[in-house]
Amino acid sequence: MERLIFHVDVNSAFLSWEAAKRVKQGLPDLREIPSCVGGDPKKRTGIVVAKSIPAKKYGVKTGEPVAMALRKCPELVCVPSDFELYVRCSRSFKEICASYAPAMESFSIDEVFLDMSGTRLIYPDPVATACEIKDRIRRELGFTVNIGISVNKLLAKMASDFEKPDRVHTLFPEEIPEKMWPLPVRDLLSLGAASEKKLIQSGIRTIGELAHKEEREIQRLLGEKAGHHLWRYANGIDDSPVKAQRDEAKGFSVETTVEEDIVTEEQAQPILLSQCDVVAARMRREGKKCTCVAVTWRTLDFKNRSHQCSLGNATDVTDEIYRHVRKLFHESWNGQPLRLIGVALTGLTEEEYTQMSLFEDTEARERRKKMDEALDTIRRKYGNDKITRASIMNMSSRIGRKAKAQMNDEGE
DNA sequence: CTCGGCATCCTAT
DNA sequence: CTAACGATAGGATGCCGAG
Repeated sequence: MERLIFHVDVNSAFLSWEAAKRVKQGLPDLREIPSCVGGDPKKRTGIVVAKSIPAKKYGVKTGEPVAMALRKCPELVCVPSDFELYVRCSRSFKEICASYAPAMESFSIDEVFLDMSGTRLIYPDPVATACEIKDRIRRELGFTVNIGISVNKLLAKMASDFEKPDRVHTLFPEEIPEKMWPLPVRDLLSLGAASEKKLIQSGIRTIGELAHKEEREIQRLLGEKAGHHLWRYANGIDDSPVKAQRDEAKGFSVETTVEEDIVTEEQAQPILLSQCDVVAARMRREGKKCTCVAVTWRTLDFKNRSHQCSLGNATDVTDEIYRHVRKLFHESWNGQPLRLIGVALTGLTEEEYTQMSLFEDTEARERRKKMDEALDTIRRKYGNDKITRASIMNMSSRIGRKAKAQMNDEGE
């Protein structure tokens, strides 16, 4: 059975959403001038998160420091990000998409796949239907999307990446030689900088050249799994289904770039405690416990390191997690100054009951659990930023940025 | 030999 | 001059030691 898949992608999502908000307030349209959404250029977290098309013409790139973007384009208008606005815009746009499709997969905050298979009788003309969806979003919500149409997710996603903004493109299998094979290999989904380098060194520069090599040779170059799957992509092959329900989370993590380098363990500890608090609360909200705790950090030369341990018993208790994190950090940090530090919880379980060590003070453990639950309740009521452990409060001036309430409710 | 644990790398939005 | 300046997640890979 041949499928029919749409990929809907908001054009420069964060920037479009900021622009639409401002236009409603009678302010100038950020999409028509060189502009970007990004962090504070004075801080080292100041990078470009989204840019307008005029900004792109100046060579401004997503992910580069705002300070550098300003050198390329001195009149660049930079606005801070507003995550709550983005969550609202995301909901509205997904609601419209869902109303057209038997099945929708939320792929990220600004992208969905629609499985339109079997809708021939209601929607005889896929391109006309896609145009209707995109025009409705523009009319009702004030921002534009691209829609790609094909027989699988890969081709639909490649198609939505063609000319922007406000466009509908098809990439059916018979169009692959003409529309996809001439593109550079880097344009293929999940083919990043490292794989691009290896391919170019072997003289493979376009997706078509990749598609025409032996699969075995690509696997030798890029590894068994990646090679297999990129060779198939280059040939337009993708059987993955449109998944209407979200997969269960496999882990939770937080990391923070600090304003001042961390040079002592005493500086690191309150940050780590705060991060344990935030990430454990998120995990508890999903009714999970973890069996593996990790600490990660980045030195000034941008080298990342991590250290993890697995636990005999799954836990969701902040202080228990923090004790492991503190130990891990103590064991493994060699004293080099750090610009980033973080905590990750993996090996998630759902088990109600975890066996306790006979020697553990179960009463103390129960008390901590009660405390965590109380804090969680307050957080639910007032948001994560409103509550801070006393031990953190004393140190809060040293923390670069407050850990933010995260984008968990995205994509439900 | 396989398996789990671990550290690191790669890719995505 | 270089590279690279974010937060979060998931998967792959290579190594090591246990059985």
